[in-house]
Amino acid sequence: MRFAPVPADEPADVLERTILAQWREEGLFEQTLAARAGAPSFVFYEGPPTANGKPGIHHVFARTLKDLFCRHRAMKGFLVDRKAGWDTHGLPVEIEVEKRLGIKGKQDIERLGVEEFNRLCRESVFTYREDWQRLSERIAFWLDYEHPYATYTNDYVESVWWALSTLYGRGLLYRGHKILPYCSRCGTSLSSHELALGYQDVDDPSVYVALDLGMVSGAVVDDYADMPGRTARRILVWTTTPWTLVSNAALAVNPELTYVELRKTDSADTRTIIMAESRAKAVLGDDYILRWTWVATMKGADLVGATYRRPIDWLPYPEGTNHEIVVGESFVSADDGSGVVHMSPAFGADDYAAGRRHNLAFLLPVDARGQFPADLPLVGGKFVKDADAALIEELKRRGILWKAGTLNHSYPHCWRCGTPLLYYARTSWFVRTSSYKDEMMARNAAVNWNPPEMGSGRFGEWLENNIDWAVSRDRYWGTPLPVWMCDADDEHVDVVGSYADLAARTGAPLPEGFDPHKPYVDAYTWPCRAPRCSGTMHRTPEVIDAWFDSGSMPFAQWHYPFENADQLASHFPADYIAEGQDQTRGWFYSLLAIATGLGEELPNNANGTASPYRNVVVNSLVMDAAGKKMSKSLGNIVEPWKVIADHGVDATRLFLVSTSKVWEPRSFDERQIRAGAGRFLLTLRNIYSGMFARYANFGWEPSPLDPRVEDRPVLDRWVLSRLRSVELQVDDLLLRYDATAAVRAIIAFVDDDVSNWYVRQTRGRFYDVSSPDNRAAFATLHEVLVVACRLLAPFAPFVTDWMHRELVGTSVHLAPYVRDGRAAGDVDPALERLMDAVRTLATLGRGAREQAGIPVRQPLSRLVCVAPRVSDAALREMLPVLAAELNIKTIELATSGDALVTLEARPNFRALGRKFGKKTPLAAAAVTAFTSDHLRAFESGSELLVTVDGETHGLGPDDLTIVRRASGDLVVQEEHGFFAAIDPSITPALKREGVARELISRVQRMRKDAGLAVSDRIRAWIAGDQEIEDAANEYRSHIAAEVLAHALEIGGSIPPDIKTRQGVELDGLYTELALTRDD
RNA sequence: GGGCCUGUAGCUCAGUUGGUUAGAGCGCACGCCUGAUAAGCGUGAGGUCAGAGGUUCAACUCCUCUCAGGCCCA
Repeated sequence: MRFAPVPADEPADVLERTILAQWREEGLFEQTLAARAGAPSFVFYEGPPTANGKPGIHHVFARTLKDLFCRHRAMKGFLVDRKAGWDTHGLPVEIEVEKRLGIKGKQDIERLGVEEFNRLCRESVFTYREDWQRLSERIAFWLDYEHPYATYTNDYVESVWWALSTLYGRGLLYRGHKILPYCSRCGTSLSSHELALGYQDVDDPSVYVALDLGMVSGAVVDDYADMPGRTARRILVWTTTPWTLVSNAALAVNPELTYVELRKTDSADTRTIIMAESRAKAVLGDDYILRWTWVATMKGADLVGATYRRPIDWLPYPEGTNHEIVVGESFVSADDGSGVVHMSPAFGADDYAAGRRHNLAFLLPVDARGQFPADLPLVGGKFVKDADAALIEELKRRGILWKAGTLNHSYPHCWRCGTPLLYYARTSWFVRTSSYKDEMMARNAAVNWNPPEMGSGRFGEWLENNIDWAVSRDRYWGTPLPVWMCDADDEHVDVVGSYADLAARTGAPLPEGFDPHKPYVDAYTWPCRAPRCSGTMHRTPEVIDAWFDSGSMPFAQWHYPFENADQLASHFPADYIAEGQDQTRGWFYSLLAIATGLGEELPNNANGTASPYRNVVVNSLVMDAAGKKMSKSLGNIVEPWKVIADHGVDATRLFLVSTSKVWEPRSFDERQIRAGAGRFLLTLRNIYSGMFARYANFGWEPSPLDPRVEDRPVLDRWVLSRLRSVELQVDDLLLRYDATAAVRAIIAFVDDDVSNWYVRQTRGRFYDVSSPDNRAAFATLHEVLVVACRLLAPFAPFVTDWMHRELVGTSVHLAPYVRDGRAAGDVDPALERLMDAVRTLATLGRGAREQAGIPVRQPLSRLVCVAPRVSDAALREMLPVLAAELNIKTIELATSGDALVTLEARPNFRALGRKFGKKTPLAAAAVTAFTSDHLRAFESGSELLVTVDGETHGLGPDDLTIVRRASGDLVVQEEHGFFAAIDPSITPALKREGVARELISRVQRMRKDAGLAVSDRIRAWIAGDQEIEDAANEYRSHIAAEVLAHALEIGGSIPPDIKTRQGVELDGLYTELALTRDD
């Protein structure tokens, strides 16, 4: 068999596995790379997954997207060598190991020993690697899994060290503070992940204090005469952590909010109080208007710069800092409190950030156990939370307590020991990203984001508000921070940039099997080289954020700068990356922050607008069938292997990409796979197996005998023009990273143009090798299928490869995506428009038949039609196609002169709007009112005038559209200026022809029921009413040919031994049909 | 609380710079075909374009607010 049919009796899963095995055997991926050796590169970066936990269906989606653009570019002729990678460090790995060991928290780890713990982490990293690799291969995500990078390897870590030391050398790595949730009992800060485990509802103090203002809007506030040392205006401040008032440095208001100043009515105390207007009711009571008098209203911005007196003044402020001022901050809300927030930079993230912005005093009067220093009055040596009561008393004593109550709210506690956490400034290492924020934004602006708003909106906003990147982590399993500090003076710092560098510092070569991880690396020390310093350099204990690892992959995957400078030069920056939108602050950021920080230390990176990636496709989540997020607790996780087994990878990939724009969340509904992608693949297979292969196998194969395209029938030329249009359109869409629109265009073409129109109209030409234009039909459909396979290959890589090999003998993945112009021929837009018109007329004609109740089987004599914007001459050539489709003898094109046609005018609002403005509706009404005669005259050149509001305007052809309508006795359907009108009268001759077709149809059905092969010859009998026999006689040879009858007996009696026989009623007439095989 | 996105037929989605009657597939109903047949095809029903204001001669489209959903960040 020249063209094998697609095996139909086995699930897609089986066929796909067979193809996979073949790919593996042939080394097809390697072949595709070898075929592009020396070609220009298309650089793809694999965002390394953490091989910790099994891949889910959303990974199938993300990996399909990664793969399909790489596949497309490879077929386009680029060299797309893509390295697999694994993210192997970080908290997720540690937690996985903790779980397995049944331990939790840093104390348990220290007890077990860091050496053992990290050994287990290293082992655990690849627990799921096999799962990932197997699934990735199964879904045809082509990557170089033979030479992957892994972030824990010595080479990788050394490159990351190089990056960190380079940043240090550029003054971009520094030690500072970071506010972290901290457990004072366990002596450790917690990750956000741990934080989420320990929220509890508790009662906390809710305290308002009224603080004296010293200066507002540059004017000194009057003293309050009745109370010495106090002023006449106060500002109301709220806090739930009174213990932080000890370290108060500033107040914050929201510049956008409205604040109100009030004085108590009928009170001896004439001092005023300022708070957010919208909080007055909540703070002062619903009826506060009765008891308080309005004094002034102001914006928060008016308060910025005001000075006040702090509540507790035990601690001196450091020199050169700002304190006791009001600052403006957008994070201040009017949802609770007074709209004025107390700032204590050591004890809150917002406070700390504001502190840095405004150079606020930084007071940290709390030790690692969460206690105040012993020498403080009242609270010395107390755990801070236990000091609240005493502090409230003190506030009262000072006359500044406004109100004290309790608030029940959700507050984080240590998930291990239940101690309330403190937000606490911890020493941390930072990359000074804020110093090159503008450059990051400039580079980001050069990135082609899909969707664009992800870059300008979400990511752009994030960059706009960039703060320094805290890269250190108080953990164990990660790239160790290559920073050594002197134990005598922590200003003496060495940052090591390579292993050779480390060896040089210690003065001895590194041992065989050197491991840069904790705890081994911590053992390396050396004498401090600072002048007159006798200290010893010890490594700072932290490891780094695993995002710094993955953000270093462009160079670290090549062990740059220690080797492979040439590889990096040709693989930086990336042309394309694709990840989920949750990576905005993850990988998208770390890549940009590191590449920008390193600047010209990386190749092709000096230009201030070069981004580490040129094109990004952001994909969204995959929801369950009901649109809910998938989660283990809901039990609605979709298992990818099950989906693949049921539907195959081709259908799954097609479904995921085609169902909605890739950055919009999609619901994963298996019924939709079957109904959409599955059905489409079935149609494609039917065209190939059921039509092309089945009949081509009777003797056609590509040869020089096939007629040239220009000599083929119009349908062939049309479908080839459409093919070329779609080919160019899909390629363009993929070049612009719109996978959804691309795949939809292919699906629409195959379903609608090929299956629904071309194949259906052309069927007769396939059946018989000797029929006219038979070769043209096969050559055309062959070309269509070959190109359709190529266009679909990035989306459905399996079945397209199978078919492509049958069609031309080679893998589709080695084929070019777009044919060269000469081989493909040109698009013929006029022809495509024309066929559109014909198809519209066919629809209308069918509608008219439906309306008249006459089946297509019954021939009719006449159809009159109109198709606007198509030349009559061209349309006339297409009429045979239309006539065949509608089974109508003659088709006429109506002209304006026809009595059958009346003309109507439709206003063109766009044109009229420009001319008439507000009077457009009147002009439109006037246009609609033109009579047929007016319009005929207009068509033959005379002027058309409308008078609106006394003004007369001449109309041009653009101002209106003339529509022809049918009138008279015909059955009419019309739409958008097209109409088709059938003459429903059935003459006796037409009736006989209809009967003949009916007889053919019945006999064919009998053949099928009798189990005859399509090529079997028969002997047939027709005997019944005279009218039927007359019709049969008239069309005897036609009937005989259609049903493959050697002999056709009409009339008389049917021999009784003929088994296959049937009585039939046609419109009240009776006949008996019989047939037998006759070879 | 902030940022971004989404809301169009029972379901999944199109809808170009505002401009004639808002489209498609699936599903449904009815029918055709019986040489793609555990296939192929047609016709039809079904929509106050989430809601409320506004701009405009004209709004699914632009603006504001509200509601609902998603993601990220607080």
